[in-house]
Amino acid sequence: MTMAEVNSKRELNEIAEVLKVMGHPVRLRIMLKLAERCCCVGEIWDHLQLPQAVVSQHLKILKDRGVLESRREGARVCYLISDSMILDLVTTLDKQCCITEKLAA
Amino acid sequence: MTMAEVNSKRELNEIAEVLKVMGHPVRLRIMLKLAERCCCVGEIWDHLQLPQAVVSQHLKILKDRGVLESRREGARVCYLISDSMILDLVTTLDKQCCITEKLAA
DNA sequence: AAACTATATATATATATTTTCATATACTAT
DNA sequence: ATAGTATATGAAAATATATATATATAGTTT
Repeated sequence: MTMAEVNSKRELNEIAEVLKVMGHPVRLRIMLKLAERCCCVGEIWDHLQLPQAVVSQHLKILKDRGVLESRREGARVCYLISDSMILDLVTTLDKQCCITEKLAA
Repeated sequence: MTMAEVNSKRELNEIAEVLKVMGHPVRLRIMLKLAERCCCVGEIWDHLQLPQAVVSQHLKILKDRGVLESRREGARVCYLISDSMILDLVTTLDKQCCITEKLAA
């Protein structure tokens, strides 16, 4: 196997990881919300109507896999999608499947 | 919760399921291959260079979750992506991340 | 019907994920 | 420094997933 093959296989694995980590209802909703604008944790669990610990744990998972970043702003911690490829992916997914649109309806 | 909300939440869950099931390197490669054209099982495992049982098991998972269909054609069984939304999704994903392109390089 | 090819399923084991609840840490305001 | 608010982490139990190997089924050809 050439080096190019090794690299492209690694990329494929990484993309699979991204899909997998977003393949959870709570995490998908977090990603959709953050694709719109960055939010602090409180806003997110307020929006999702879920216990704080649940949201924090999912945020940690998303952050560990590299699809989210966090920035402390005083007392709050804001989360955002920093990678433009992932942001595009979520945006396209949302458009193609009309997820946010349907949730709002 | 209104009926519309219930339905859109169900759809969101379904989309999360689709992402999750595709969030595995082997299954992602199967989907990419089948987005190009439908294939029988032998072609797939030949292409992926994996044991037959491994491929069959992943195909079953994909079929159970409704992202693939199969059709017997004589001795062979062909798999295909029947849902156009999912086909679009895979195609877009591939384009945006240049997966197939990189794998071919 | 026997031999062959193609595909599917079963089972066991290992590993990972989800969920819940309790607790800990980090800042802010007084 | 203390109280209050915001967020993160830990641990345990339940559940799901992955992987390997063996075996079974379905169709084809002779």
